[in-house]
Amino acid sequence: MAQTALTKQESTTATEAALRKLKHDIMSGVLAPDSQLKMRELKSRYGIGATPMREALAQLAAEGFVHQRAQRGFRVPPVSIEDLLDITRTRQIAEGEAIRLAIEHATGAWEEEIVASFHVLARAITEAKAGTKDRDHFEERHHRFHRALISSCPLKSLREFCDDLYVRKTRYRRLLGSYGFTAKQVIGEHRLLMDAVLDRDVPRAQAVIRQHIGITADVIAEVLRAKNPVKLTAGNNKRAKTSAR
Amino acid sequence: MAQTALTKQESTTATEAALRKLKHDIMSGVLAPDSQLKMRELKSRYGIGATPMREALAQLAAEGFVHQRAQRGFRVPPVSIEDLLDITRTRQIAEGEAIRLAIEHATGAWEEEIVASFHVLARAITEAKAGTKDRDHFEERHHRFHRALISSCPLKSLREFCDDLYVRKTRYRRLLGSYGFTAKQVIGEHRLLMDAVLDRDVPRAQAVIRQHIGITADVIAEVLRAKNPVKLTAGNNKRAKTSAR
DNA sequence: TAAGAAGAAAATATCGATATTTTTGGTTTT
DNA sequence: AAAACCAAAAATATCGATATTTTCTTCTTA
Repeated sequence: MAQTALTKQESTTATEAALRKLKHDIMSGVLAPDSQLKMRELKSRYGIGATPMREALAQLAAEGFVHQRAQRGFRVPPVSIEDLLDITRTRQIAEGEAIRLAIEHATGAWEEEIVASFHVLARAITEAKAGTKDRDHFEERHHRFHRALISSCPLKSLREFCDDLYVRKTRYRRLLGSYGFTAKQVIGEHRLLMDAVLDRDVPRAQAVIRQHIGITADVIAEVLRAKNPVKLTAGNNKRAKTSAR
Repeated sequence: MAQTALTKQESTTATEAALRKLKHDIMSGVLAPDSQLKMRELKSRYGIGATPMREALAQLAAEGFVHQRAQRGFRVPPVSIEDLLDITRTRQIAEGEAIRLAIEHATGAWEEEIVASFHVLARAITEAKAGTKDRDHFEERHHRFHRALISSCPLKSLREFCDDLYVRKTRYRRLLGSYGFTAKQVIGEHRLLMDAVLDRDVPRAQAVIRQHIGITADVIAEVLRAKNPVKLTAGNNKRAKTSAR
């Protein structure tokens, strides 16, 4: 009697489901950076056994979304300004090249997807500011737009690398909350990107994407510094325990 | 009585051991491209249970070294010219940037490691040609040299990406056997790389690394086409044992 | 009373057994 | 015969139980 009662949607394996949820919980910050991921809790949280849970963790560990230490289990990776900068600078390079290739291999479908996803994104930004929709809603559309920009880049490995960096940065972006930007500013920022790309102006598109990536990171870094002025990479094994016990 | 008799080196988890061996067997071609990885066989081959075996497979799947299909298990990824070209071109871009950054952040330790690893590599090439040492011996040193070239690049994510692409290409390189190159040619090729980098000549170093990566790929692609003119993605589970080599 | 040792508690890693799915191969029907 | 079924066999995915380690607590000793 493997899974009896709450058999979920067919066709999807328990591991996959756990993987998706866990990734989301890490990205969205529900599971705090640097916190230990205890099998007991995870098992009950996602309602599955140890084997698929471990499998999901192993996959995330391979992707770098959780850290693993032999015999000592898994934890949410800490956040640090250095890590953010590393992601940012690497992404500026990778995405710059990907955009160049995307423009060089432009197609009609590519343009359409950019325009369509921008439109949807713009509305999502407004709704997010208005509080009509939750953060996940915005994040999904933001991701789609950024994927669209480089979708005609013929190098799959490069596209996937960009996507990976994008996702890794998401955790930082969400840590930030909505900060002080207005909907208009955020929409404008993305319109600039769209326009440069659709004009097929490679140098301009590269400059804009690099700045877009950099600016966001700057703001995040600033907030991180303010929040935790001393150290963020911190290896403080000392209990950062929330409550007593 | 988890693992009784053949308890291997302490401190290493069963999953890790399996992961390492499995990766090696895939890279070296012991497990043929596109062949199914049956749990039964894997378990007995590596002498462990299903849980750690699955965990290792999950990790490799996340890294792209095995393919996974829900409910249908795992298989060795097929090889194809398109895949090789994708890896190659992406790597030309990534490694080009990494080398530039490495040169811009040159240090004494970096130079030393390049010189040292080149020396060791040169000997390994000679020994490989002479048949004194096996392929693994050469591969290890070749990998070390290529890692050394970009070791002073300050972007960890970029370095790791380059390394990932390097490893993915290894399978193709090994498929090739030693082909028609002489030891002298191979050593010369790498000396060119070392010299350009140590001269801190960014454009030249980039040109040389791109050509190095490209040439190897061209030769491999040629051999692949000759070997299997029709399709390479092919699902022939039959042993494609390399006769000589 | 701080340092260290020993034992208890908790957590991880792994196994063996089983429920579910997919694949295979022989039968029947048009 | 080709297509469509349907069992039997094989393979995958998952669970519950257990051995191993690590971590925490308490007690002893200098």
